[in-house]
Amino acid sequence: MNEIKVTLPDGSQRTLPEGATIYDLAASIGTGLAKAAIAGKINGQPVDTFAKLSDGVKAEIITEKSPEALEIIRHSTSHLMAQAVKQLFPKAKVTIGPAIETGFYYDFDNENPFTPEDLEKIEAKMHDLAKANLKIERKELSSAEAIELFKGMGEDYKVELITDLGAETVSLYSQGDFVDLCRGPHLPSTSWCKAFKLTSIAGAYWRGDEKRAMLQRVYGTAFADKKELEAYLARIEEAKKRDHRKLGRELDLFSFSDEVGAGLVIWHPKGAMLRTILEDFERKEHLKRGYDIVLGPQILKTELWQRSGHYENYRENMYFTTVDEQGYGVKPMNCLAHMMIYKSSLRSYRDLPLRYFELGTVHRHERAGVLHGLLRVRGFTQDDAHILCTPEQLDAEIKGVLSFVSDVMGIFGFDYEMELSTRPEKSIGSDEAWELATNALLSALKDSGRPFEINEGDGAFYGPKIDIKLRDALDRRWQCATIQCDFTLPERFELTYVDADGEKKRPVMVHRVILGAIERFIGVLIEHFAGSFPTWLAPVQAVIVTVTDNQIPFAEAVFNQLRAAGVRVQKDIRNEKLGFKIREAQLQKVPYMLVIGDKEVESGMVTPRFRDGKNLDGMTPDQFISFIQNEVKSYR
RNA sequence: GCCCACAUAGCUCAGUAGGUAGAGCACUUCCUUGGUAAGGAAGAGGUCACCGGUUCGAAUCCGGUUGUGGGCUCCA
Repeated sequence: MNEIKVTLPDGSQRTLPEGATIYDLAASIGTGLAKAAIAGKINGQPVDTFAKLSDGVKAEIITEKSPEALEIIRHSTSHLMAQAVKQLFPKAKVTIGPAIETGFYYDFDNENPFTPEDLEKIEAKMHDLAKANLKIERKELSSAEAIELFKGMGEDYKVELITDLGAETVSLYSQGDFVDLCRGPHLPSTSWCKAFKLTSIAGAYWRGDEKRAMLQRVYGTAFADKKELEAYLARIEEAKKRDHRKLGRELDLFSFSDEVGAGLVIWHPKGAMLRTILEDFERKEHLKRGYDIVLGPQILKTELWQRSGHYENYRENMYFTTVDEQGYGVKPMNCLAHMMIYKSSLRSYRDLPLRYFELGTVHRHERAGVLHGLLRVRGFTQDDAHILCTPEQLDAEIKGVLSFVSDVMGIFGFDYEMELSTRPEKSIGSDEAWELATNALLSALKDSGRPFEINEGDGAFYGPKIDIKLRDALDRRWQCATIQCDFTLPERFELTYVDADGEKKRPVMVHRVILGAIERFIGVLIEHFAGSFPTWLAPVQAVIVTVTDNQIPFAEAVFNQLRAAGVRVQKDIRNEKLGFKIREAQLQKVPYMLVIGDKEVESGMVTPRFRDGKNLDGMTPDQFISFIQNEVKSYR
């Protein structure tokens, strides 16, 4: 019999008989490994354990501990779920069921939507099927044969998928009575699905297209073992405690009211304080970087929105009103006024770059189903700026914005993800302009030294963009900062500058936000800090708590002194026990509690207690003021 | 906008054979003056989201509207 040689990840070689599989390779290394093998890799490609090896390949065994394992486990669990659904609901049609970051899902076309009780039944059936330890097998068929097969089963969606694939052959995976179109790889058998849970039901359009059928999507999650599953579920429970909607109410930061309207935030004193702190911070940081603060009106004439193209492209998201027979549009973006400021006088190349910054409040009629706490609202304030510069300056301007983002996110302690979106099919602007802008964005990204992804064809029709995303408590990504090049507005508004050669030229425009929307940023911020804001951001930095009524006069004096010095201080001089007041301040996540008893009155000092329970040494009110000011100065 | 679920006191929630509402916390008053996460007592508080229907009678059943939650699509 002929032999083959395969190379292992550590570089060593093994000789195996011809026709040997990944499983055979594992067995040749050790029985333990053979037992643990759930899949393998050949030349870096994930494959099943029964995949045949050929001479000269690089091979690798995937066990539950491998980084690739989770995806395979989840994908196989989604097949297990589909099998269970088909057994319980034979009329349900299967569509697609991939592994995702938090688990897996599978979309079904069922005549009735699934109920929560159905979910329990499906999960129970999955356990049965897992216990039955059905072997998972792979088969290759020609596309024509596969189409026949799925047609015979009435699985129209699979037929469509195979047709669209347009491949010679496709692979099918089967387990017991269930067959599915799939690239694989999969677990060796269903008993490897050991730890899973179905989490929710949702509607989802077939192929993500809202014009097509609404399918029933069942979400679930799966892990290599029960412990990991339980740890994950516990983590989700913990994350729910950090939900900004819950903390927003508990910390009395903001509320919504159906009498006011969906997606419209009502900022309570503490929330408004937090906002004000952020806005002050922003003004300062923008001024430091050569931005000019500007302000535009809330409503602008409809004709202007027609000229900008918003009326044509964005009308359904806008609010309009008519006064004295004149139509006005409530601004959904801040760019128009900035254009008008630029146009208000003749510009020289010597004036550029111009950087107009506005904390601009905008209103967008977002579709009802997308609203989500502070993270998706209908009225919000952007830290918006429009940079107008010469083409030669574009590169440096974008780099400047990216380093601005990096500085600011560093101060808040955020990790973020960056994406470059390039020219879509439907777009305006010359090839040269797109190239110039895309290269400027790309070079700035490379220069930043951070990883980034490229979304081909995902840019706006008017220019390429960089999106920066933060994650909420449940790891959902939210776009915050964005940097977009725009070729339309300078054209439509005929912006020009006089260049050194005396010629009028078109400036380049960059639209950018750093925090994005203040509302959204605060939402993420609340979850990031779980409501325990650092002193510089905390709406209330210190609470004075008296031990008995005897200390009230001193407490009042300290309170006045701190407040006059700009410390955000509150006093709790209620007739309650110290423990009660401490508890309340603690639940409000106030950084410092200043305990005042007879001891403090006598010494003229306060005893600060940090919210983690640690007491600092007693200090005079003056010392405490400089202590706090120091923290604020260094963004702690 | 689409699919599903939900809406009871300021908050968290009971109220599952239709018979005009309950608890804990918070709130008010009184007692208590107590040194680091809940002292005690009494009281007040709801047209059960809104509109309509079925019924002798609706928080409860049905329809619509508004709002909320989880997704999809869209997006800061």
